[in-house]
Amino acid sequence: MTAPLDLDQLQSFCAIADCGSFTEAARRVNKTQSAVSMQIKRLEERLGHPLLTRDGRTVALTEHGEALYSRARRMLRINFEIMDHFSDGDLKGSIRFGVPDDYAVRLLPVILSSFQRTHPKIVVDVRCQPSEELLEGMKKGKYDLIVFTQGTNHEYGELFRTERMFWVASHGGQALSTEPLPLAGGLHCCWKDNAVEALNRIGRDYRIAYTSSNAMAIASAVLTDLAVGFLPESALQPGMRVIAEDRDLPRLRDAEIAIMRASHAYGGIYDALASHIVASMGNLDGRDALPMAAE
Amino acid sequence: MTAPLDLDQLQSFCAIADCGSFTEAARRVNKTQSAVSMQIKRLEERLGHPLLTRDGRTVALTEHGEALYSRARRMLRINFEIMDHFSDGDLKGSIRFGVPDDYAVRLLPVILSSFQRTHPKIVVDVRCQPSEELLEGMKKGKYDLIVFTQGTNHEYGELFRTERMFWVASHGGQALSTEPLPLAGGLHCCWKDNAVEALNRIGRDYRIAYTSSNAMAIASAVLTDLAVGFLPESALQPGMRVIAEDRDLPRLRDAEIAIMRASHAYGGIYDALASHIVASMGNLDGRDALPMAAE
DNA sequence: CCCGTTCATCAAAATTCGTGATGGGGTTTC
DNA sequence: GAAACCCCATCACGAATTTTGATGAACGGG
Repeated sequence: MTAPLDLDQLQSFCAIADCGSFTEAARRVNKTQSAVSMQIKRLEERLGHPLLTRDGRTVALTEHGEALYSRARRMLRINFEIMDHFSDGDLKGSIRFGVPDDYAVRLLPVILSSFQRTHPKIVVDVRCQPSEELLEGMKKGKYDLIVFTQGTNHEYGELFRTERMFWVASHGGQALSTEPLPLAGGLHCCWKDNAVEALNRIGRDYRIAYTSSNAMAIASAVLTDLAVGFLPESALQPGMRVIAEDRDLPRLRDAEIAIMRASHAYGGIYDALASHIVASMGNLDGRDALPMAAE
Repeated sequence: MTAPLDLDQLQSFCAIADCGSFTEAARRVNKTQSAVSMQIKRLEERLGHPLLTRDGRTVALTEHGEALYSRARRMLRINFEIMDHFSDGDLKGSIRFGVPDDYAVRLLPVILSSFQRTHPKIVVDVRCQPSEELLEGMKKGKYDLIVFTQGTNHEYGELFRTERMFWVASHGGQALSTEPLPLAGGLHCCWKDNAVEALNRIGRDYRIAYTSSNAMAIASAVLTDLAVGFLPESALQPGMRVIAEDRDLPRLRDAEIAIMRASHAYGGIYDALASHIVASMGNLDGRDALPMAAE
């Protein structure tokens, strides 16, 4: 029987795909750059096809690389699930954890309560801020581990979830038909760029009508018909009206949710929390992916 | 970052779970018994819990072992998918492949045609027989690789698919209300045991009305209202009426479809075919499994 | 045009892993 | 009930694999 693939190699491969760099990926998986380089070399030899194009400064996936990537992700996701299940309940320590407040409201209670149940001795110190500020805080060493929305800022972490973005308005409100379109969004919110870019693409006029770093405040701006908002699926709230795509608003890009860790935040309690987050809210396991042959 | 699990260990673990023996599993994964034993030891140390109970002659999964098993299977299934995708189209040779004829009708054309497309130089010599005879043929060296229904015979292979079994009758036929119940089944068909056992359990009287080693013949016996049949999901045909569970027939055990290989049939072209089969008709990837926390 | 960064490569070192032999414990057989 | 048997765990050793740190070539920004 031909031996199965090496998950360690696949992890390195995915890390490279995520951050577009061997060197950076090596940091993430706690190896030297040359180790990662050789792992990929062996992986490519094993599969008989190049997986990454090294083109000067940029590293990109080949077609085969793409096909492998989604499968490798699924495997790693399951690996996280297992790690989460078996991770030691005796671990203790504290983690400074940052998360954007829009997710905090909806997802955190569920995730953290089950985490607290399995890891009663780990203190999770949660702080809620917009993604941009979380990244800044991370640079200043204020966090051990953050969840953030990546993409428009040019920071990339361990991608583990994507979410559809929706335009939302209040039921029966006027905002949607107002010209220029009044928008409500976070001050430094990276989604704003997504929305503004999308509007520019179709040449629709708009103005920023309301700005706040507090997600609840944005939500109420929308609900009171002050403005039109743009939210990820899991931040939608009852009372909001999702605007169908055929209206004249452009489709928004999906939001990419990733984890970033401080350089010391690997192993032990940090892995426990990261695995738990990925296992319980990751959606990149490709369960709805097509069979390989169909691609 | 804590290193991911070793798929090689998981493969050995699954092999043990499948056949209930370290020694036999070792044969399957082409290792010595001691190698497998140590792999499991390392795996258990890694996860911090015993996964298998060694109790005299029998090896069984612990609760943690069960939880791991389904995840490991999913990972291995994905591994097969990848192997299938990347497997070398230049492989050549011929494979004597056996499969029960009921599956042959429905599933083989799809699977073999896509296999032929990706591996034009491999000749697959297909023979259709009931599972029992395939196993006999395998012992006599007549096959390189077979797909069979395991369970009632005490042979176990690499389990890769389970199927719901159904009682079927013809539309508007009388057979179902005849006493004793007339049955149609394969001569040495292992499903017969399943059905007979199920009927005995509820004390329902029956007689074997029709027997043939040809699945088409059985199907026509059912369709012409000669008898009631019992078929796996994928062998159901238009014109058959599936008998709902609330009628007075007992629920049948699921059929377990497995692969068995001759001892020489590992690596190269054999892996290519086995991977392809598992990747394209395996259903044990646990996509409908509950999240681990819920178990 | 130089400097900094990135990735590939190499040989040596370290680690990991499998092997074959051995032993204990349980089961079957006579 | 003893002997033969089968199964799994363990051990020391040797083999294979992997990582490392150093080095070189290619590229791009300032």
